[in-house]
Amino acid sequence: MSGTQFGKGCHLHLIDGSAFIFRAYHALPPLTRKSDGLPIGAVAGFCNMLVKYIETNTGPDAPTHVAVIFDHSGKTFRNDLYDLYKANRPPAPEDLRPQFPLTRDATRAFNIACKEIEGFEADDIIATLAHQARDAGGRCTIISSDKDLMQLVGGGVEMLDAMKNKRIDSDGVMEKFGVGPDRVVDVQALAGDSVDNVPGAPGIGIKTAALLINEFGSLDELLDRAEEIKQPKRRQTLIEKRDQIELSKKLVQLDCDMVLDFSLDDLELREPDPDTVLNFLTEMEFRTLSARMAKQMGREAPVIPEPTATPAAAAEDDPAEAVPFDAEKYECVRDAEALQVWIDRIRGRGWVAFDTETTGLNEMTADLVGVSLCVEPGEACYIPLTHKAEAGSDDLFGSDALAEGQMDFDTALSMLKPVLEDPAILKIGQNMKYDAKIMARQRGAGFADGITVAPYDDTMLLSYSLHGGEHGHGMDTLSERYLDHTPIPIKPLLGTGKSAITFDRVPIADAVPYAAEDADITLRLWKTFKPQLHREKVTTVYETLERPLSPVLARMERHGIKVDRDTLSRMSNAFAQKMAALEDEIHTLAGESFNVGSPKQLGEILFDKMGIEGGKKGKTGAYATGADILEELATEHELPARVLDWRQLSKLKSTYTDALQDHINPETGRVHTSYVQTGANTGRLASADPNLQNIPVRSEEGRRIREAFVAETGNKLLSLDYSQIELRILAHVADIGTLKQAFADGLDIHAMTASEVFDVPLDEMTPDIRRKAKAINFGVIYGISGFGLARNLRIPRAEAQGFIDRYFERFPGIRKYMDSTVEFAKEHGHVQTLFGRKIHTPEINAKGPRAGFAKRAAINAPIQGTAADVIRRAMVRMPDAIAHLPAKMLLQVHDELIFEVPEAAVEETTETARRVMESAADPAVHLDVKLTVDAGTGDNWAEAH
DNA sequence: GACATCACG
DNA sequence: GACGTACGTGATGTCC
Repeated sequence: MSGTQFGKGCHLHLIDGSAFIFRAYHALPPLTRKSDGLPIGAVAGFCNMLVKYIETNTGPDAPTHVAVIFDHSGKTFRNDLYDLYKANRPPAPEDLRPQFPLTRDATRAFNIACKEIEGFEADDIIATLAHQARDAGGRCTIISSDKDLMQLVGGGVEMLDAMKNKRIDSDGVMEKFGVGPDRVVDVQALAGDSVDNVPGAPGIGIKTAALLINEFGSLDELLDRAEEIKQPKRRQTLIEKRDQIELSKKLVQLDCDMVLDFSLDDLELREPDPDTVLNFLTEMEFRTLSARMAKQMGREAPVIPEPTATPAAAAEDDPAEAVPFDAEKYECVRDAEALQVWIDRIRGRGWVAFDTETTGLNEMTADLVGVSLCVEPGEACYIPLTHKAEAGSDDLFGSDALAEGQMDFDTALSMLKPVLEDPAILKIGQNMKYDAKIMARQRGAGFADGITVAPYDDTMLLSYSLHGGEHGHGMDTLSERYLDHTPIPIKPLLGTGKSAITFDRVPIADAVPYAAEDADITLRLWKTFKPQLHREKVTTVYETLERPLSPVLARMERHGIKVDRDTLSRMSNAFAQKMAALEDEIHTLAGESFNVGSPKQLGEILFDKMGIEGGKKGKTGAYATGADILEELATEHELPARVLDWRQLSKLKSTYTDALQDHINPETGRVHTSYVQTGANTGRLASADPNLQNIPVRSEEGRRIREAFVAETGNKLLSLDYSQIELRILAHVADIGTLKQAFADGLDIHAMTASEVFDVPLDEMTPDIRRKAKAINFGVIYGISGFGLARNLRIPRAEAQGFIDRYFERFPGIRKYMDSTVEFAKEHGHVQTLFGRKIHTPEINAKGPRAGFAKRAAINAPIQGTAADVIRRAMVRMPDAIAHLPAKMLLQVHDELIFEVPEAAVEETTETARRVMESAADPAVHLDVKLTVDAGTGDNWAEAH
């Protein structure tokens, strides 16, 4: 064929390169190149697929022309049409990114044409080439299963699903879309695509779309004659969403007329050059594959040397055992020359374990004292930066002068900044959010905007993804458990109590082994955990739910929320007055003075002195005086009623109005919480220092505390919360048709439950019946028991059990879900969320009361955890989605997100954020129940909620 | 540092 | 038939 022009009798193969890469990446464990640890799993898989492709494409149907087409990174013209196009797509995993260019190299090494064009997707290039081939009278086979390419089929163009080895022609397209290839675009425009975030027409899927297109002939015709549609909802959608549908069509329509700087003739099939192929495979250190290719091409198999048996190389195979911990080997870096040596090593390696030492635990106020680095197990350094000189005999309280033998602070950070920010160098930390926040606050000559640590892996998050529910994820726990090594304790260095010192007062000689060891441990943990992700099938959880969330949380925490000190202070004084009055009253009622805040003293007053009936409880033998007990007593006695009032005020004052003031950052005037990403076993976040996830709202008096959380002048606080998200998820996972329908119809779900369980028509519903049903609904989520429901509703246990029995009779699917969940936990030792998060249940086979706890936790975890995953996904996507707006995401409260927005942008932010939240499950999971989000705004959190 | 209590979803 | 019990968190004050 050589030298002839593409035309009749020619057969062009177009390979969707990106599909090959992702399939290869997900099919193989995260392999790394032995000599330097470069991730090459996807490249290996890609090459294997190329070889297989070459081997199978012989004979009469073989191609005469071939090209592999890639997506060019960055935005395409479709993003100009619609800024949210493909906005759902998570960024490529960190260990895949460096492999993209290598797949191009591989294609060229096999002497196959390799094409990509900036601003266009691979699909457009494929479309243009397919049309050129067809117009020239030749054949074209597109090797891909991407349905977006189906519009190209026909007139000699076919698709080939390489996985299933199935050809797709016009009939195949008809099967998939219900219309011929020429109307595929019309159907796609209506149906939309959650994967690419093409909006389409809400409520219309492929089936309905095909029906409509077949009835009206074309999309244009359909839109013009939309008035004729009988179904009112559908008609309204098509009329109202016309713009959106037409935009969708533009998004899915491939560009068949690109101007290319090459022709079909340039794609002619060429024999690979043996030297080039083998050189490439050798460089990648693919032993099996290079031997196979060598044999095929009649060459000697190339020799790929095993890495020399240094201790470091041995560590690759057995990270925990190979290199003993040796504090003597840690280096103290004291000048630029020494630091440069480390930086060169890091650049050669492509990754570094990184840890900071600071003067405190609060990332918003602590000062940086030093930095440690580690590139090989056992080989770590500490760079002291702001250690203070040791106290001499004359200055008892320590000098403020810097200790000798430390690098200049600015010089060190200016040298580290390019490394810490280099996208090609992976930073590895334990709880890296802390270190990233510290580094972001460092400013100086050459780093005026702070230092943005990215990209990073976090061993704490790796452990959480792998071992959530099994144990804690602090460094000491992980080191002992997985490295069999007890880290040097910090206590002896800092001391305890009043005499405790900050890290900058620790002598450098003592700081080096402690600090460097932390980086050493972190690197070893990473080497232990990272390869386990794939084996445990939690790569997606880590890469989409944990890793990208960490920097998002860091940013929210750094923003903080404005809290008005005067408001809190005034409330505090008012509470104090009321409490004093109540205290007098209580003492009078008791006939003696005692500490109202002491449950022990209160118990003695109530049950011993006053002789009220009610028993001891608890292992300590003390009387129980919890709110539920006092409430019962309060119906007959005055004193417990007053104590309840006092307790409420005491709680509000001490935990909120007083403590919160101490958390206002003097520099920012705002309160900066810290989210604990690994805090809850279910996947929920926890908030600490201060906890902003438990600010009062249920009582009128408490809710007023939210008035102190305010927006900056000219701004509003915006609150968006998922409506009934856990019940919706329950309806989906347990597959309860009635519940799903109720949500679809927008019914009051508790009233609906009441109506089903108690046989009361909706229009005869009373608030009390509804309240009972609501308690049952929540009980179900928690792993209901007769006892628990009875206590919650304060009804006899038998009656509560009757409710539950009736509920399960009415919704047998729920009991089935609960049983099968517990069964799953017993068999696998974990349960999981819809997004693949594993929650381990080590207690599930325990005996006694612990078994009950474990069972209920196992039932609750997939529901609470899936809801947690959903809002995490929304949070991960939010920064990009609102990047064009002046809005800031400030807080998360499990099913609620709070933003601060300039007044003018409130509406658009609401709309955008709501869309992100409501579609957060897509495309990974399609929920049978839609998620809805309620929104509110105001000058403070009380108004916004 | 354990325990009881209570704030939130 | 008895065991015990609603799920998930964090902060505070008392008491030893």
